Amino acid sequence: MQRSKIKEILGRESPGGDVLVQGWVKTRRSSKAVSFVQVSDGSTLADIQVVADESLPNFQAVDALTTGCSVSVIGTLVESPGKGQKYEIHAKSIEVVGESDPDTYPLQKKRHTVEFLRDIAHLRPRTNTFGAMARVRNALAYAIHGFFQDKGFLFLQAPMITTSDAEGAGAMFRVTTLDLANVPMKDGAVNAEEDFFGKPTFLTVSGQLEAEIFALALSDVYTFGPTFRAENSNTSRHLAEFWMVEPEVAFCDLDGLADLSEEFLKHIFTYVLDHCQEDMGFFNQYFDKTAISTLEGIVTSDFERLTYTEAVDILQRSGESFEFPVVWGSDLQSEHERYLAETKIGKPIIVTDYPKEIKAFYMRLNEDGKTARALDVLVPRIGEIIGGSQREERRDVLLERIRQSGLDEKNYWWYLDLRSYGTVPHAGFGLGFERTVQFVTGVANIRDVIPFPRTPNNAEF
RNA sequence: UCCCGAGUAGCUCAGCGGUAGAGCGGGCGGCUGUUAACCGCUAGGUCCGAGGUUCGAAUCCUCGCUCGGGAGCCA
Repeated sequence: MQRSKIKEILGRESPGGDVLVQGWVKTRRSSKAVSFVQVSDGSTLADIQVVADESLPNFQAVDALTTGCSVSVIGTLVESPGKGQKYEIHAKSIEVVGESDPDTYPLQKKRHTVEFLRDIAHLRPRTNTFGAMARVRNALAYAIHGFFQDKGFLFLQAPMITTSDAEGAGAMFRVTTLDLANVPMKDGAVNAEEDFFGKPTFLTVSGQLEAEIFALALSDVYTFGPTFRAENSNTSRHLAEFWMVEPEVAFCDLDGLADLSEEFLKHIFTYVLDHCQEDMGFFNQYFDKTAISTLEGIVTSDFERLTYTEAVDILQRSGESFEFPVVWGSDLQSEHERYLAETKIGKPIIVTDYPKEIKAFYMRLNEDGKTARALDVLVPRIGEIIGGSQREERRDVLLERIRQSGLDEKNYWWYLDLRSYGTVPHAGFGLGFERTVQFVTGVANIRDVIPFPRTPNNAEF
């Protein structure tokens, strides 16, 4: 007999017939002659109620089932006379596949804090919260691929090991096979020539530069993969290992990129609203009462667009007393971004054209000579969810910016080559995948929207 | 890394200088087509760790560790 998923069973038009369900016991309620076993298989948030009575040869064992046991159930799908569920399974046989000692099994049939569950990350996928998170995360990933595939973008697998030692994105993890107890030295420094790649290598902080290479040949590409930052960041929005989506578009300027980012976010939010109603209802009830209404508001309204200069002006005229002063030339602080996205505008904002001094060397210089064609998409509660820019396609300007930034132009020879041979205006952005899952679900801590979070001092599991 | 706050039963917390508590969960028993079922009984603690103050410390002080909130770095 073939296994049926609970999601499929609960979605049936009518009851009837025998089914095989395999999964894990959420809870059991018993009386003398009958036992109600709630079984979950992760296909959907809902459990299915299995009704077992004394006619089962192993009723005693079934009556002793506890949270976490795994079972294989064959029975008849019938309409449930009780409240709370449409169908239930009248069991003909229940095989106890795996036991679960209730004295030591940490999950209980009650709500646990996300902090406690983080310590048992091998078991937390069995909770409603992490099941829902995994399904929403999966749907978002699918929607991201779908959006770009439908537009003819090419999915590019950027390398995770890189030799570009910096591009301003932050501290990097070193990759080495050298014996750390006996590091080869040369002239007082580590001799990287003896290392695996013959030079210092790191985990990537961005696939952008590689994506640019392919965009300048295949027009529209995107990467979607793990990204690493060795910053000692301890916040609810930072991970040392996270997933990033980076489209790169040839023959595209900043306005085109802003349009793309808005269309992109609306598409993936719409997809989740349409395909994850049950899970989103759960998050809306237990994590953020405005999760669904926020997404619905976003997909039906236009994003606000401001230049950095306009944003500074609005902040200065706001009459708010900020901890940090608002001065043209310094970056917007978290409190400023939140005021704009949460209080003043109340929806996503695309801020463009930042002072060049606070942005990376590769961002295209504006005609005013003071600002760069950069873009941040700010959303309520999370802040920056997308950061991007039009790239500097003029070789001489780019070279000057590399030198001004104190970088060694020799390391960027191929990046400069792209501007020597058939250069075109192009633009791209990076979307923090986990921040997107956070924003969509309303889950407050980024450690709870990734299966196994890596943060300073934590790489368990 | 910086600034706050918190670590007490398996979980969530109360107790804040004088014999360590509750709810939930667990075990045992009862009861009912049950719904976080319900009722009774019961077991369960290096009060985060190390020093110190005191006749006496879960409680006050110092340091450390872990977690949470905020900030910086950013996605």
